[in-house]
This record gives sequence, C-alpha cells and structure tokens, in this order.
Amino acid sequence: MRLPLPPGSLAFGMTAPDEPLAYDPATVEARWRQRWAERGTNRVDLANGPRPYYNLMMFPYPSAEGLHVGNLFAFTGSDIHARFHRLQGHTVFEPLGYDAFGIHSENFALKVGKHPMELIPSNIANFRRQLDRAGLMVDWDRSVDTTDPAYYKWTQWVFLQLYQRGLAYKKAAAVNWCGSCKTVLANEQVEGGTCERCGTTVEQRFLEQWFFRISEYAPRLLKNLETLDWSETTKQAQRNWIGRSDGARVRFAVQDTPGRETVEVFTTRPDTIFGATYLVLAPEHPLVEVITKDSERGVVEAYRARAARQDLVSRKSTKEKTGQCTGAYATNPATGAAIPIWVADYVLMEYGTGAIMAVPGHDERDHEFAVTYGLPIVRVVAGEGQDASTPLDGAAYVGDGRLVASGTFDGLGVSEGKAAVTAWLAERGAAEAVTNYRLHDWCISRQRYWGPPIPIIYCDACGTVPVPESQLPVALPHVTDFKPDDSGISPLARHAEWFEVACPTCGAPARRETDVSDTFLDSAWYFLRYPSVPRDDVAFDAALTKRWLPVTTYIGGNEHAVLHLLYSRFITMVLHDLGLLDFEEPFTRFRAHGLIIREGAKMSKSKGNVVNPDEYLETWGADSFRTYLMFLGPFEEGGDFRDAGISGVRRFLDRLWASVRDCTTEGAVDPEVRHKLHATIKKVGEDIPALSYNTAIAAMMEYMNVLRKGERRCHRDEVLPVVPLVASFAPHIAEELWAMLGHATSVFDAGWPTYDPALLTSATVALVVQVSGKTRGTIQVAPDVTQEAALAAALAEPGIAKFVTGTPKKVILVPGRLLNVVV
RNA sequence: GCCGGGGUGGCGAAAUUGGCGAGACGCGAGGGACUUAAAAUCCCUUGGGGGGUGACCCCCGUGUGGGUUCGAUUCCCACCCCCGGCACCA
Repeated sequence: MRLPLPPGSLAFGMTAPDEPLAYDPATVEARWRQRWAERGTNRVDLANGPRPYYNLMMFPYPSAEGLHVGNLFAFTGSDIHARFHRLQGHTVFEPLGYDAFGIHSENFALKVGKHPMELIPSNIANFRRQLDRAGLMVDWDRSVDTTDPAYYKWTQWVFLQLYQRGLAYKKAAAVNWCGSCKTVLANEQVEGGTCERCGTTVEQRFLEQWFFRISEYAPRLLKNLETLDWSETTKQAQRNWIGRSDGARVRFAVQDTPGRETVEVFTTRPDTIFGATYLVLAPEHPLVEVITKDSERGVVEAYRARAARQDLVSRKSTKEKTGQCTGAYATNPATGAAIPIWVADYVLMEYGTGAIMAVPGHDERDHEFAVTYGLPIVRVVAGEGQDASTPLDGAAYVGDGRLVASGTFDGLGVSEGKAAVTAWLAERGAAEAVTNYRLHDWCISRQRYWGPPIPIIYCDACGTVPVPESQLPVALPHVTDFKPDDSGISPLARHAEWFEVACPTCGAPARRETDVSDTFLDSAWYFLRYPSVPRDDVAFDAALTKRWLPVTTYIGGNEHAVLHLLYSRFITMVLHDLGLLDFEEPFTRFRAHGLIIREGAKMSKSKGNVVNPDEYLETWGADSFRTYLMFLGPFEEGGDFRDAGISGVRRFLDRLWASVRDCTTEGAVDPEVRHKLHATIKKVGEDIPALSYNTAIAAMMEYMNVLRKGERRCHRDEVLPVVPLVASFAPHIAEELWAMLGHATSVFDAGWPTYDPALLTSATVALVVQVSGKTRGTIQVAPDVTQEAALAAALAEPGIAKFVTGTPKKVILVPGRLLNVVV
C-alpha cells in the first residue's frame, strides 16, 4: 500500500535555510518524547496529587503483530479524555499494562514454535515502543503484565479469597470442548455451536471444573446497574445476560409412586396453569429414573443416552423437537387432571428446575411439541375478539388477553392472573413466587498451560487444601512440552516434578491442581493493582485504593460489555463483602467506544484489511494521526478508516504552527476574532468531556479559518489559547508551540483557558424572518426584543414587507431565533 | 424472532426541550493566483433540477408512506434496509 505524501515533506526537497521554520513532526515528536521521559511529565504523585482522576483504558493483549489501528483509536480517545482532565487541574492517573496470558498467546507460540515466556517480552517491548510513539500520557512506573509472577501471585490470592468465602467450588460438569484448541470453553465463548476463537464445532465432555458462584450475585449485579453511569448499550447487554425472569415454582404430584414424588417446575406463566396438559423433564433430570414406568424404561434410557452424547450446542440449536413419554402421570394442581410426564431435550437441566409445565396453547415450543406427539392443546387465554372456543389455529397464542376455562380466574387479565393464580396455589402449598436468573456460574478452569496455576493442593488425608498465602505465587514452570493434548488434562499434569508437593497441612505427599485459571480472572481485578504496583506485600494498598478507586472513567470496547465488565464487578463485590474494599462497583463511569472498520468490514487478518499504525505515525506524525482518528466520526460510534482525510488534519496543524510562528504582539485583538475564540473555548471544553471529539476538532478548525481569514497575521493573544485546546489531541506540537510562545513548563500544567460568557452574546442578534414559513430575510434586533417590536422592524424591511399581504393572521416569535408572520 | 444503535451531498460527517434560509468541519472535485514549470501555499465554487446578461429567482431534497404543526432531519403511526448483541432460558 502506498501512503499519500504529507504536504511539504520528504520527497520534495528540504526547506531552504532562509525560509521560516516549517512544522516537522518527526523532529518535534522525538524531542518531546525525550523531554517527557527526562522530566517525568507523565509520572503521577498518587499519594498527594490534588483532585485524583483515575482514567482507565482496557489493557491490550500484546500480540506479535503489534498494535493495530483499533487499539490506537481506543487508547487515543482515552488519552485525550485524560489529558483534558489534567488541563482542568486534576491529577490524572493513566496506567496501561498487558493482558498477556491466555489462549491467544499460547496458540501463537505453538504456531511459531517458540515458548510464550520468550515471546511475550519481545511483544511487550514492541507494544511499548508503539505506545510511546503514539504519545500516550501513560505512567509507565505502574504497569502490569499479567504473566509476571509478581502480578499473578495476587491473581491466585484473589482465587483464595473466593475459595475461603465458599464462592469457589469444584464440580463435574458437562462442558463445551473445543477439539482444535483442546480446551474447555465457557458458554459465552461458544458462538452458534462453534468455538469463538477458531470456529471448530464444539462437543460435550464431562470434566471436573472450578467455578465461581457469580450466580449468587445476580440480583445485585442487576440492581446496581441502575446506579452506574455507563453507556446504555453496555448496561442493556448486561441486563440481557443476567436474564432476570419473574414467575413461580409449582409442584405437581406424581401419581402412583411409592415415594410420593413431586415434579417442581419453573414457569413465568402461572396464569396458564389450567392449560398445562403435560409436564416435561430434562433428560438429565434425576426424577426420570424414579418415575419412569417399567414399560417405558428401555426407550427412555435410550433417549437419555442419545441426548448425553450430543454436544451441548447442537442440542440447543436443533429445531425439531424430540421426546419420550415416561408412562408416568402427574396431577395438575389447578384442574386435578392427570397429565402425562415426558422427557425432552428442549428442556434444559441448567435452567430453572430442569422441568416445565407445558402449556401448548400459549407457548410456541410446547405447541410444536404437542403437535408432534399428539398431546392435547387447550386455550386458557383469549385475546381481543376471542373466547374460550376460538380455535388456536395452528399456533400458540402468546399475546395478552383474559383468562378463560380457568375456573374462578376467568376474566382476569394475564398479569393479574399471574399474581392471583400464584397466590391461590401458594395457599394450597403447591407453589411460590420466585425470580430466576439466566446467569450461570463462572467456570474458571482451563486445561491449558499459559495461565496462572490454580493455587490448590489435593491431599489424600486432608482433601482439597488451598495453598497458603505465604507460599504464593504458585509459579508456572517453564516446560517445553506445553502443547495441550486430547486427554482433557492440562499439560502441567505431565510434570510430576512440578505437581508433586507436600501437603501444606499434614506434610504428606500430595498433588497440585494442574489446571490454570481463565484469563478473565487476570483482567477482573487489574485496575485494583495499578496504583499499588510497587507493593509486593499486598495486592492493593488500602490508602491508595481509597484515594484512587473506584475508577473515574473507564473507556473500552463493547465486545467486553458482558464478560470482562461483569466479572470485574463480581470480583469487586466479593472483595467489598470481605471488607477489603469500601466500594462495590469498580467503574463509576464507563463509555464504550465505536469500532474502526475498513472498507465496510471489521479489520481482521483474514480479510487482509488490517492497518499497521507504524507507517502512518512515521509518515504523518503521531499528532496528525491521533487527531485524524478522532476526526473520522463520533468516538462512540467508530468509523470507516480511509487515509484520504488525514491530509486535512495535517493542514490544520500546519496552519496552527504557522500562526504561532508568525504571530505578533503589536496592535490589538480583533473583536470578532475574540468572540469566536471564546465561543471555541466553550465548545471544545464541552465537547471533549462528552467524547464529541470530532466536533471539537471541527470547532478548532473553524476558529483557524476565522483567525487566518484573508491571510491576516494574527495576534499572539488570539492564537495562544488554542495551544492548550489542541494539546489533548496533538500533545507534541502543543508542547513545542507552548515553548515557542515562551513557556518553560509543560502545556499540560498550564491549565485550561477560560472564556468570558459576556463575550459570547452580542448587543444584537440576527433574527430570521419568515412569512408563512418561508424565510424572507433577517433583521438585527436586541436578543430580548418584543414580538411587536420585531414585527415592526421586519415590516420596515421592504424585502420582507412585500411578502406580507394583508393583516398577519398569526405572529410567532422564537426569542433570539426567528420571527414567523403567517398571512 | 427479541433487544440495542443507525439510514442526511461524490465521501467521512454537522445540526434534534421542533425554529437562526439543512449539509458546519474535513476529504474529493472544478476554477483562479503564485511559479519557467510542478509541488506546496493561498483565494473562489461545489445537494439536485430549472430560469435570467446580471445582482438574483423558482421547484425538489435528511431511507419509504402517512399524520400532527405557522414550521418536522428532530414528535406520532406503519413499513423497508444496514450494523451489533441475544436466542428452545419455560
């Protein structure tokens, strides 16, 4: 790919010695990178700095390919926000680190035949070089690398906190197994039956796994969302994921069983219980064995075996419904009728009670099943214009309406019916109102190598023993055969010299847990670590944490709307409950940035449309590139990356440079220019905190046009305030210009220019005059002019008056804006 | 199917408690100045259509079709298309 050449540069000769100093980003940017490093400009006094502002951005996975434009877009947007707040007088902490554990790193290492422990440092070095080149205001004294034992020591510590609280537990579970990555995947890492990372079809396996009881926190995780200042899309995604649904648990007595068993179902439609014509148990439901009639046992067992073989995902995505009758019957507690109990895989064991009451009249899935197996379908809800006898016409009726064929509940609306039926059943001990959440526990086990070992030891005598905190970290050993195999067991399990340890409790020979933890655990607490990085005796320093957290503003991609952000909230809540944090929500304000696309498609290696920022940074300079990325479109919407527009931004910086270089202290400031200047200061100061970067840049460009109109030479006071305005976007040139204007200290310590509101309003305003809705001219009037006076002034204009024929029927005045004369 | 976010010039986009002649700002395009020439720079024009020698004038335009209003990109109803997320969760 060929880049367009920036104006006045490179190929077309050097500036002649007698010509005025031209803007050369390469020189300017190198100079300020060096000065910032020497002066420690980006170093933060966390203990004493006034008005702390914790500006967080999502830390990257340091890939071998280096930073891509999407990363840079996000980081730049966050950096601008941070720099702006610094100019506003805050002490801004802007840390950045590396999320370097996980399957990405490991798979890449396997592919190129190198060890991740060797790969990561060079990847990080390359990232660091690019990030510095981009001019981020990062305090590198407090960075994290999740693969550093000094960091994952505390990740393991976090695990132990949960373990001790009973929030970490082990269970055998049917899991999603990716045969290509050779690992277990969380449900959320499965997309449409295939592995999110490699696209391989996922199969079902049973493995012993560690889980975190996040489901216990579902109500709080949901409720607290109301208090958070987050992008609405992100909050909505979390609400959907947590999946609250209100309903009832209802018990159906099984007929003719010695143990007087009951089937407990969860339903959101207790109002339709009179239409429940059969029950369905999930194939894994423990009652199946108990209640199945001997005559049906063979077919039911065969059906269950088939379901167990099928992978979780294809089972969920299969359209046609299958099932088997158990031969058993239950009593509908509302009607007293005997209804058959079936087994079918469209009912999931992991949700609700693993059993449902089927109401084929008013549930599409039940309807489909009932049609397939010839089960009775009864109408118990009638919509408008319908009654009990209206046929169901080939489909379930799921709309609102009145209850029918429901005994004393006939005539009630659906929502009153739900409450009334639940109360009635509850009185008879057959039901209670319950709330269910779709959120399931977080599986953190990974049968892989590249992660922090889970700090657990198994002892024949003592059972499961947590590694004592004093023995952390459990270091990940450097092994050469880290490739996972098909056994479902971690590569660490092949290293007896590592996993064989003495039990910390009794000293007997014991073995370590050989699974490592999920990368999402590494990133679920990293923001707590940044301020406390120098401390190796605690995960986070109490005083610094109190001073700096929760995070003031977090900016990141919405691809982490659910997992990372939810897990971080959960871990924070748990640490709060343990008395280790005095807040329970980690991110006060979260904003999701948009996605940078190219030629209408998401950038990806497979599409070959990935843009490497290095060449742009070299050719145009970091300042132009940063500003250009923000000028593409609204930050929260992203945009289409094309290199065509970058020259406009560069020209803007060239003009700014020339204006400062050539400005004069003679004469006075032009009043019109001053008016525009103050309006610009106001607009930029309002747009940046709202992340309206594109319009802030446009406003500054507009001001430059006014400033330089007709090739006028501008006054120093006209151009000086622009330097801090532009500094957040183009920090290097701003520093250089600030120095050219005679300042010895950083522009970022100079403060934000103030505007004078009095200069924004003028004695008269232009009022648009419409006649019958058509604009016919403007008049200059005082801002608070009366309607009569405005009308008189308008009629005094011949160009307007000629359209006013006869007496005005109606006159509308919008103060300061327009006058409409209706004739 | 459900839940979000969007459809505005050749392109990226501005402007929505309804109101300052829709399209700021930038790209691209056209014309001009400067130059031996080019690059760079600067100036002018640039939504579509039509009329006038000209200052200018008229009509149509914010996905589609209706509606409310003196006035709608903005509000209401119905629909179409694009992007993202969820999806047998009872």
